[in-house]
Amino acid sequence: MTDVKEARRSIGAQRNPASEEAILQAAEAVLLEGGLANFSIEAVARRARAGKPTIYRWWPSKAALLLDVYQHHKQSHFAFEPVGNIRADLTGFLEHLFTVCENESTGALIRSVIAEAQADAATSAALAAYLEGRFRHSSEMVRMAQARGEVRADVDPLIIPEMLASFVWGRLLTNRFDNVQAAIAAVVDIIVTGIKA
Amino acid sequence: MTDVKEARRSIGAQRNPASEEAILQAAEAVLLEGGLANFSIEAVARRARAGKPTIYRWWPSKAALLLDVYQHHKQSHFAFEPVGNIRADLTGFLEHLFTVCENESTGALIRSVIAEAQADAATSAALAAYLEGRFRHSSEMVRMAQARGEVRADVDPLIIPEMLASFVWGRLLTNRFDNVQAAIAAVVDIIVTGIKA
Amino acid sequence: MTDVKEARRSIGAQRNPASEEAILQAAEAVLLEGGLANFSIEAVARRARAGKPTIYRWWPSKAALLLDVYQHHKQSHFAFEPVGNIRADLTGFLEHLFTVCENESTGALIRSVIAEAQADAATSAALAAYLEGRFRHSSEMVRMAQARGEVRADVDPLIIPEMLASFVWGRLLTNRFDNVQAAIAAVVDIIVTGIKA
Amino acid sequence: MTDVKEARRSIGAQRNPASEEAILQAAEAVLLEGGLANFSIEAVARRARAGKPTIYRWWPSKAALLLDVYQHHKQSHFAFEPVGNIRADLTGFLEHLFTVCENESTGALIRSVIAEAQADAATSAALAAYLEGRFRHSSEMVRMAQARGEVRADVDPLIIPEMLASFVWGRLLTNRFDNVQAAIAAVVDIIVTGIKA
DNA sequence: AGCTAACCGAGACGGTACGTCTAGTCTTGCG
DNA sequence: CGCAAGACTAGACGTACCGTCTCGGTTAGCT
Repeated sequence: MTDVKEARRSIGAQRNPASEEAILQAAEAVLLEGGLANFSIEAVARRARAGKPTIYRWWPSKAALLLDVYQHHKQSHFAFEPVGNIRADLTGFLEHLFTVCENESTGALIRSVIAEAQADAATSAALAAYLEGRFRHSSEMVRMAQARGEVRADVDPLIIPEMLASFVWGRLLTNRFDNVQAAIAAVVDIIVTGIKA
Repeated sequence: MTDVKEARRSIGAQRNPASEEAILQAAEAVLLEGGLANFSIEAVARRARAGKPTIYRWWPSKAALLLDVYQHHKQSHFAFEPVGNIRADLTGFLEHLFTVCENESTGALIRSVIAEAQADAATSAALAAYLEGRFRHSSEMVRMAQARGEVRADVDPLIIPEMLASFVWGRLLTNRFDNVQAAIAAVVDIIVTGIKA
Repeated sequence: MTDVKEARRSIGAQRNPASEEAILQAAEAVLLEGGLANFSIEAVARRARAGKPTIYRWWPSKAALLLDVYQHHKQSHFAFEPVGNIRADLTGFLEHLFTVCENESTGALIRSVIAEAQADAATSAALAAYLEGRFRHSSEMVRMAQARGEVRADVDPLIIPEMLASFVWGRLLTNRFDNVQAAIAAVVDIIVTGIKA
Repeated sequence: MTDVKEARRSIGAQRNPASEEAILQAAEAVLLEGGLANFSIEAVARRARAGKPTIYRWWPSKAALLLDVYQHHKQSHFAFEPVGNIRADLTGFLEHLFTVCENESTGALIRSVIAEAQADAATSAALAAYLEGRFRHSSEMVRMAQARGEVRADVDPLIIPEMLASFVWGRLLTNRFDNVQAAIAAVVDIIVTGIKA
C-alpha cells in the first residue's frame, strides 16, 4: 500500500489499468486511515493523483467504488475449504468469517459497504446479490453433510450459512469481538445439535 | 407528524420542551422522507424551524440525534411478552422483531442508527450497550425455559436472542423480507431442536 | 450553417479541408447559439464531430479559432466603396460599420474577439495589427478628400477611421443600438465640420 | 494590497464588512497578478481566506464581483474638474481618461469588466447604465460651453463625451498607448473645430 | 425591581466535498 | 502522418452541509 508518486500518462482512448489500480489502492488506503467518515472521492483522487472525473467515469458513486475495493481486496484471500465433518465445517466456517472480520482493513471495508448500502439502493441490491451467491456456495457443505446422512434431509441448507454469517455481522457491526471462541463453540453446538440426523 | 408552522419563542433560561419535541419530530420526518442520505442537521433545523445551535446544544452529533429519535420512537411500541413455551416464545420473539423491522419508519431508523455507528465510535458504543441490555432482558425467556426443564442447562441463555436478532438484522440490512414466515419456522426449528433438554 | 451529420473519414497524412471547414462552421454555430460564455473547444469538437487534438493542432488557442472564424466570416461581406464626397463617404463608412455590427452573428463574433483579446496577449496583438490595416485602408478616403481640397491638409488621415470605428465599438460593446441614424448624423457633422478646408 | 493573514470570525447573523473588504481586495489582487484569464472565484476565496459560499452569497457571478471591485476601486480617484474653456476642458477630459486607463490596475479592471460584459447580459446592462450616467455628467461641460456661446447650440452635448470615451476605450482594448499626446491633440482639434460657434 | 445568565430563531462565517464541465495532453487504431 | 475518438490529470464551477459564532430578543431566577 504505497502512495503513487510519479504521474501516470494516458495510454490513449482506452481505460488505463494503472489508473484503475492506483485509484483502488488509494481508496483502500484512505478508508483505512480515516475511516468511513473521511472517505471521500476527493480524498481518493488526491491520494491517487487522479482527476475526479476519471473516478466518476468508472464508478458511478462512492458506494460503487467501495464495493469494488471490497471485491479487489477479497481476491487475495484464500477460500475456506470444508473437511467433511459438519461440526468441524461449521466451526471452520465461523472461524474463517471472524478472522476476516477481525482483520482491521477487511472489517472496516465490510462495515463501510454495509453502512453505505443503507443510504444507497444500488449498493443494497449489489450486496444482497453478492450475499446470496456466497450463501449458495457455502450451503454446499450442508448439502454434502445431508448426502452423508449427517444432517436431517428436511433442513434448508441455505439457512445455515445465513444464520452463521448474520451472527458474525452482528458482532462486527457493534464491535464486539470479545469471547469469540466461546461464542463460536456455543453457536456451532446449538446448530449442529439442531440439524443432525 | 405535522410540520411546525408557527414560530416558537424562547421560554427563558431553560430548555424549551416544545423545541426539543419539534426537533425530534422533524428529524424523524426528514429521515423517513429523504432517507439517511438526505438526513442533515440543516434539514432538521429547517423543518423544525429551529436554529442549528439549538440542535448542537442538546445533541453532540448527527448520530446522537438519530439515537434519540430511535429511543423516542420506541416508546410507542408494545413490549413482547413470553407465554411460557420455548418454541412459541422464540417464534413470537422473531415475529415481533420482523414486524418492527418491516415497519417502514422503524426499519429505516434502525438501519440508519446501525449505519451511523460504523462511522462514529460513540454511536457504536451506545448501540452495543443498548443491545446488551436488550439481549439480557430477552434471555430471560431462555432462563425460564431452563428452569422449567425445557432447555438444556448448559446453553448460554444470552446467545439465543443474539442469534435471533442478528438474523433479523441480516435481513433488514440487505432488504430481504421475502419468505419471512418460512425463515422464522426454519430458524426456530433448528434452535429449539438444538437447545431442548 | 448546417450541423455535420455524417462522419468524415481521415484522408491520410494531410490536413483534411473538410474537417477545417466543419470546425469553423461548428465554431460559428456554437458561438451564435450559446454566446461567448458557452463557447468551448469541447463544444466545437462535439458539434464538428472532430477530436479535440485536431483543433489544437491547427489553432493554438480558443482565441485563435475565434479570430479565424471571424476572418472566415468576413469573406462573404462586400467591401465599402467611397463615392468621392467626404460627408457621404464618412456617413457611408459609419453606416457600413453599424450594419456589420448590428448583424447578430457578426456582432457577436466581433464582441467575442475583443473580449478574448483582453485575456490573451496574442489575440490582442493580432487584433491591433488587423485594425491598423483596416484604418490604413479606410484612411485613404480622407487622403483623397485632402487631394481634392475638401479636407484640411494638416489633418492626420488615420485618426478619422479610428474615431469612427471606436464610436461604433463603444455602441457594440455596451449593446446600445438605439437612435443609430441620429448618432451617425451628429458624429459625421461634427467631424466633417472639424476637418473641412 | 496585502494578503489576509489571520482568520476572521463571523460577527453573527449579519454581513461581515471585514470579509467583504478582504474579498474585494483579494479579487483586485488576483486580477492584477494573473489577469482576467486566471481570475476565478476559487482563487479569490483562497487569497481572501474566505469560503466560496461567502462570495456567492453576496455576488451572484464573477461579473458582479468584478463590477464591485471596479466601483470600489474608483472611489479613490479624484474627479475631473472643467476649467471653463472648451478646448482645455476636452483636452483635460481626454488626458484624465487616458491617465486612468494607462494605470495598470485600473486599466486591467476596465478591460475585464468590458470583456465580462460580452458574455454576461447583466454586466452588460450595468455597464451601459453606468456609462450613461458618466456621459450625462460629463456632457455638462459642453452644455456650459454652449451657455457661454463657445459651442453651437445645435450640438448634442451627450455625443461629445461618448466620442471621446469611445476613442480611449478603442486604445485601451487594443493596448495601443503610443503617441497618446498627439492623438489627444488631433482629436480635440477636430472636435473643437467641429462644434465651435 | 433590576440584573444576569441561559435559552431561543436566525443566519453569516471559513471550510470540505459534492458531481459536472472544460482545458490541454496523450495514445490508439484506422486510412 | 493526419484523423476521430476518447482517456488522462488538473482544476474551476456553483451548491449543500458542516460545526462555530454572534446577533437581538425573551424569560427565569437571583440579588
